[in-house]
Amino acid sequence: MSFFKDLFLKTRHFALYGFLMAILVFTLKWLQWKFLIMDNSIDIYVGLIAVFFLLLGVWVAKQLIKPSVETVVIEKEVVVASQSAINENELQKLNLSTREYEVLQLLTQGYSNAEIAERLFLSLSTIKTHVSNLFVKMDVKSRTQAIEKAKRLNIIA
Amino acid sequence: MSFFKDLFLKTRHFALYGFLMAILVFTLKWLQWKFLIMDNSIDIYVGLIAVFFLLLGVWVAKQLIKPSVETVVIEKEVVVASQSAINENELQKLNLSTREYEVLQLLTQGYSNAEIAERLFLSLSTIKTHVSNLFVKMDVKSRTQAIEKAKRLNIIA
DNA sequence: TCAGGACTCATACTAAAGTACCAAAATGCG
DNA sequence: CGCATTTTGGTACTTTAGTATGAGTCCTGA
Repeated sequence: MSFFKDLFLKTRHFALYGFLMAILVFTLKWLQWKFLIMDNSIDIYVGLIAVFFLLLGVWVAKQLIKPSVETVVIEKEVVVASQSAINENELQKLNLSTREYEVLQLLTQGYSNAEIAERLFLSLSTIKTHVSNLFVKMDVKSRTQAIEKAKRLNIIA
Repeated sequence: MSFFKDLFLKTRHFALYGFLMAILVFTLKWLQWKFLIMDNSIDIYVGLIAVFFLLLGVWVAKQLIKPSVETVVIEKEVVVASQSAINENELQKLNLSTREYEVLQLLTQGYSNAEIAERLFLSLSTIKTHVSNLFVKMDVKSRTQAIEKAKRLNIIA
């Protein structure tokens, strides 16, 4: 019976149990004295003893039984910028060169070919070449589709 | 004492408790008979009664008492896409008409003017008109800029 | 060293996007 | 109804995007 084990483990409550024991002994003696004086029915006396200690046992058990721990997992929604990290996996699949990726980044920011050429100090022809190669590698047919796919695959910063 | 309330509520266990009660009465009578025959010390008899019913009370309590539940809340972070809801505020500022907004939605999905016309059962001319008006209202100069701005302001689903 | 990939640039062309201007039909509201 | 707005569509034009092809340079790994 692990109950008595628990009882002895609760050393911090020894004082309480000692006091309780004293009350028990006193009650027992008082009941016995009353029995000797009154000499009434033994049934009533024993019944009182039984009921009293039954209730006492219940009370003691209630005090000692460990509450069972129920773990409740509550999902808390936390808003996180889901596109904080780019999808390196999808990016590698496309096998883009350094320049092509640079062009793609500017392209997705809404820049025209002429603007991209200006920012990268390249000719418009070069940008057109890169963009065309990009479309082949990304399997799209226009810059708007490229933007949509890039944002959907989360491969741009 | 809510314990007795629980006892009576457990109607399905009435048979068990009846049987238990019978055992109790029988035990009481047996102890009483033994006392009358042996006429030994009243202390031992009462002590046995007390210990027996104390333990019985503990056992009964353990069987009946509902374990008090200690709830442990564990917060679990769940990543939620931050752009779940569109920015109604920014959308209203643009003052787009119903058709213009429809066109914008398809535009941001990478569709060409011809494809948009096909899906909305309109002519290419109409789409061009809507797109041009869109650019004026959105203060952009190309569809790529419109896409970038729409996604940045979070005004598309 | 040399083959291949990446990067650059050019020309010529087609397709699509975008602008400007106009106008008719539909819609919604006081 | 009358008026403003939206929606639709057209023509004509310019600009940009996109394709095809070729070619020179640079760098790296076999």
